[in-house]
Amino acid sequence: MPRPKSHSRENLLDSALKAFWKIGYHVVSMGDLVRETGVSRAGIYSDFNGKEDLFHACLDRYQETVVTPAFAPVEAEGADIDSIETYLNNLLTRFEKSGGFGVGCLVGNTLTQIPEDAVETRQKLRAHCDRLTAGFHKVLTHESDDHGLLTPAEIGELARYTMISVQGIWSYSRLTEDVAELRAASDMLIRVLKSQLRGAPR
Amino acid sequence: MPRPKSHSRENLLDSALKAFWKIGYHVVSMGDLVRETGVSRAGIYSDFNGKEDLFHACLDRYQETVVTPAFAPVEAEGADIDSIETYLNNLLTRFEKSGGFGVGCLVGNTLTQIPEDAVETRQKLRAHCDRLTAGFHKVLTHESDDHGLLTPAEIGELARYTMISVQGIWSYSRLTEDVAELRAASDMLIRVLKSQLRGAPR
DNA sequence: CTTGTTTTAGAATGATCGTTCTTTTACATC
DNA sequence: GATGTAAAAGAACGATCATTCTAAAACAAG
Repeated sequence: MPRPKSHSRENLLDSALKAFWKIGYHVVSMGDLVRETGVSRAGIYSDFNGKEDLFHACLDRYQETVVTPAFAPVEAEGADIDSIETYLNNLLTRFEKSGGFGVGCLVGNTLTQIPEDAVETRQKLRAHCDRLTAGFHKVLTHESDDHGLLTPAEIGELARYTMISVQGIWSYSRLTEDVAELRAASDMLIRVLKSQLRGAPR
Repeated sequence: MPRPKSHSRENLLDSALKAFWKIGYHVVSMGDLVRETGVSRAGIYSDFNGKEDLFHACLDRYQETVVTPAFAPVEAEGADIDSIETYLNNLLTRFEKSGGFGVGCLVGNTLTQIPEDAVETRQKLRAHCDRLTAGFHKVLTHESDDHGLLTPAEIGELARYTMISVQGIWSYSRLTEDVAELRAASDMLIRVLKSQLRGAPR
């Protein structure tokens, strides 16, 4: 009977995810990962086929343990613009708890460094962006039904625009220590969405 | 009398800039730079105090040779929202000429990987963001004078929001090959600015 | 405690990193 | 062409990378 591993795959992934997220895929070393995860080199290599494979697993883990809970309000049944605001507030709270500079979004951090030929990685990043866009799209469609100011094509464009703006906010969170700057941007995005959907209230 | 170098500092910087921009600071190696710039190792090290110093010089060069011309419409006297549109079209054109995936913005690419203690680098990235924000701010102030819908504080927030959205667009350009997606986002941003400034037209 | 198995810590490996050094080459001046 | 000087080419260096291997430790079962 095989002896169970002393480390759990989940804990390994969570620690590695944290390191990749904060430091970046290329800069973090296997030595860093051994130290941060507390798992031996052999332990890591017995669970994963090398660094890239571990990273891909971390991208999946990121979806499950970070995006899913944070984005849940938007993906929930009957979500509306306030749900998007809740989602953004979740991220602002995460930023505040981190103290100092933020770590941004693992996906956004990665895509600015992705080589042309990293097909599988790019695919995962795109899936994340499409997931966010789809979440926003559903909300915007639902909201638009009540007002009818936008065409379906415009809703699609606004949804992707929202995703892009959110990515921008989290990029910028690596550069500022001031949550007020991020909150202002977040509030502005919400205001923009409301005004696009419902016609300029102010 | 010292013999002049066969390579010019400008050409060296331009080639290194291209490599850093496309591949990223950490991933590009000195060997890559020697190959891409056509300048010998000794030549590079005689002009710069190592890789980081060269990179900082490239960040400055990026401002001079990329940002200044592209952003000129916005920083010009009497610039208006159409100038921002012209700026965004400049970037879309750059994307189209590149073929395939874009390279994004050197600053945006860098800030997602910057270590906590890279003070000088962070300072340059912030300066870039502040420059963009200031350019947008001037335009929005000018435009707002004609309509007066926004408070000065709101104009400041809208300016930074604009900068953040633009960064988001260029981040995303590394993930898509479809210029239409980027154009839609760019158009959406312009529409948003107009509607925030002038009250919702549609 | 002994035996068998599995994980562990960490040494070894070959590649590559940024940087330096040495040799060769190329040019200016006589 | 000969001589002196500076740049170019690339070998060399120590550090570190991802990965593999080895040997010791830790546990389960008898």
